[in-house]
Amino acid sequence: MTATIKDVAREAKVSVASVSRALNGGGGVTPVTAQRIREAAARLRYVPHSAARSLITRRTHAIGALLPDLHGEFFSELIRGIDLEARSHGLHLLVSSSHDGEEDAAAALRAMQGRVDGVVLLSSPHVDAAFLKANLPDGLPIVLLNSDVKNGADAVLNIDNFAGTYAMVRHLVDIGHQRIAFVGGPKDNYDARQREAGFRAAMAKFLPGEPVRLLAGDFGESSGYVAGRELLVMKIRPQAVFAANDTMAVGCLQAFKEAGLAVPGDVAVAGFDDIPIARYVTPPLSTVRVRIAELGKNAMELLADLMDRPGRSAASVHTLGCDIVVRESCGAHRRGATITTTKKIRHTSSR
Amino acid sequence: MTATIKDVAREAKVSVASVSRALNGGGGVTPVTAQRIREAAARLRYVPHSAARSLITRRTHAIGALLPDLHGEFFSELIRGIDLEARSHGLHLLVSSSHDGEEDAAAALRAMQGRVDGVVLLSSPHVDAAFLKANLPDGLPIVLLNSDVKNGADAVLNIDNFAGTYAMVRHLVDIGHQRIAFVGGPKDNYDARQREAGFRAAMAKFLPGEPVRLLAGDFGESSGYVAGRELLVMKIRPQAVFAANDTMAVGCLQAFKEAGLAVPGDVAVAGFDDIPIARYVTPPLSTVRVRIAELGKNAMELLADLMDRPGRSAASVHTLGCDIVVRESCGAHRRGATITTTKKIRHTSSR
DNA sequence: GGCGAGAACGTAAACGTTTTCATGGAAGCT
DNA sequence: AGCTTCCATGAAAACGTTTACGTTCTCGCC
Repeated sequence: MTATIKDVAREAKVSVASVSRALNGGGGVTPVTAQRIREAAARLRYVPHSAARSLITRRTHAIGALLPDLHGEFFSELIRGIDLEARSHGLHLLVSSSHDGEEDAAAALRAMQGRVDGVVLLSSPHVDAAFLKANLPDGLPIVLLNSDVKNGADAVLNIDNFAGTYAMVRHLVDIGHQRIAFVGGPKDNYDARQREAGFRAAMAKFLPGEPVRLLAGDFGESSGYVAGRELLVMKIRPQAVFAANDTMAVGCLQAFKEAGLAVPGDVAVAGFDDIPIARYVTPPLSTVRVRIAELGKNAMELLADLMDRPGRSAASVHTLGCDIVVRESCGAHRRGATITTTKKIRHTSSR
Repeated sequence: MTATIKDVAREAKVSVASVSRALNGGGGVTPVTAQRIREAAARLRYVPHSAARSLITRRTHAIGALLPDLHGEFFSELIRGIDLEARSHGLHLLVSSSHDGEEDAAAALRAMQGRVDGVVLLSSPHVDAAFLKANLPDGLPIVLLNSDVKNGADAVLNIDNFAGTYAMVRHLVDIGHQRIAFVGGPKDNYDARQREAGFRAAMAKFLPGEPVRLLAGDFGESSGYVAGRELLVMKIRPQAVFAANDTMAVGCLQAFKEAGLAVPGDVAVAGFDDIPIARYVTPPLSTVRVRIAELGKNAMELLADLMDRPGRSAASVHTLGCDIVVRESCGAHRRGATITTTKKIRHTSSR
């Protein structure tokens, strides 16, 4: 049906080897014959059979992206970043998303076996060293996103949750807040734990005397709402609430609105993520922005590096900084200011 | 390095042919030997080399999704729908997104040549019959999303923009609005054109005497804002504004808010898409919901059908209905009501 | 003019499957 | 018992590349 390298060879009156050489640019073929071969190939609309090629070269020129059950902006921006960068490397992108169970993710990872030259994996709680060991064909380069460092992976890339939270607390303190409460995320979530750690560290640093006010949350809007209501009944109400993500912050806003509390007049609110909605709620939400597409791009760059390097390269850990986005909900003087906590990707360690 | 079918054959003391038969379940092998082979395979962690397999079977067990430069919810939900359905068919998903130019999309389509068994293509303005003819390896099944019908593609699946707009206009009329303005989208956008057509048809039907008030827009928020300001200076102000998408409706809201106009008291507003933000603006936006994940799922189902059928199957056109979501911005009596314009996927024509 | 070096090109093996065809043996039937 | 039939199994071809290796050809140099 479709033309093969043999057809091109016949058409150009050379051997298949010369066709391969001419088209892959390896040299060892006269410019004039190379030209003849290229013309023949074009005439026949020849496209190399990628399966045949990967059978012998043992390269698929594809990478896999394995993602948990994500929604919305985060998912799309991450894919966009990865895809763009992958394309610039001439790589295809195999996506497998919406995994929740451990077994589900394991199956997806195994299914990619042999179809990809590398993997970008956004970790869920159950992805740990043991999981990877069991399901990862060894030798397959992998970049872990937002994961605990002690995994045995080749490279790990994290959002700098700690620095982001830290910087936001500093800002809240700067503009005069002292009694600051924090609404945490799921216990098994890596981001959530890091954000809480950042909060604790910042409080200890800037407001050593203050008690650490922690409320439970699960990253869902209703858990933010519940947390908001809890704050309402406290005898001494905090002056500011910092939610571990925007969704919960929106829930808080809702609770305060219902109770007739003015934001930021009566209580300030801040979130984390800068989801699109953050700009549109009333008042607009101050938050910590994560440059997600850049995260994806960086992950892909790391993976490309790993794939180029022949042997097992050294494991490395990288961090991508966040931006503080000051809108109205935190009661700042300046409006629309953006403060970058870390300018570029930071190379934390490499051994 | 990794085990091949030969290793398994040696381990199980049979020929490679028997291994292939046993593992692919084709029959022609005794239960007891099959068991022995399966055990040997498991022991060696054998995974078939997919390139070698596709070389001979001429099937890749992958499908491609080709998407223009999309953002946010639409992108992620669509991929989710396609991915979930693809997985249930045992197919992998190759994603290529963020194309804007025609040449860009053409290159991506050609790059998928031989790597996929079928394609889901969300069309951009430049994707037409000629484009497909030129860049699509013939015989490759393809499902077109949101595309003009006269393409020579195997199957086309559209959002029922027409019915959605029509139903929303009917609702606006039902609750008492008469002077209704419409903010259109880009001229070269298929969805935008269909929505405008639906608006015209509904107006002609329900309010035959009324003039058709059309404002230009480009689906961007600022174009909605501009349209809103235009409305403000009209001598006879419309009672309702129906924007061709939510983003523009949000822009309108902003313009009205600045001008001190009450929504829906002074003017009602409605949008299209039900983007996540729609619930959070003040007042919450009435809109037409598109079930995007379902769109992706249906597209994948159609594609799977096409791939199963051996010969060129008949071209067909399908439509997926929308839901009217009544919130506060349109001034309805009921709150939070949802009206489905078309229950299930509708099979419009098949030849 | 003979010789050697190096480049251009061809031959064939190899990659890991699936599948067709041949072969052998067991079982069923008369 | 002899024949046929059927089924499990094995051998080998085929899929379309890349690449190691050999061969030939050209050219420069003595």
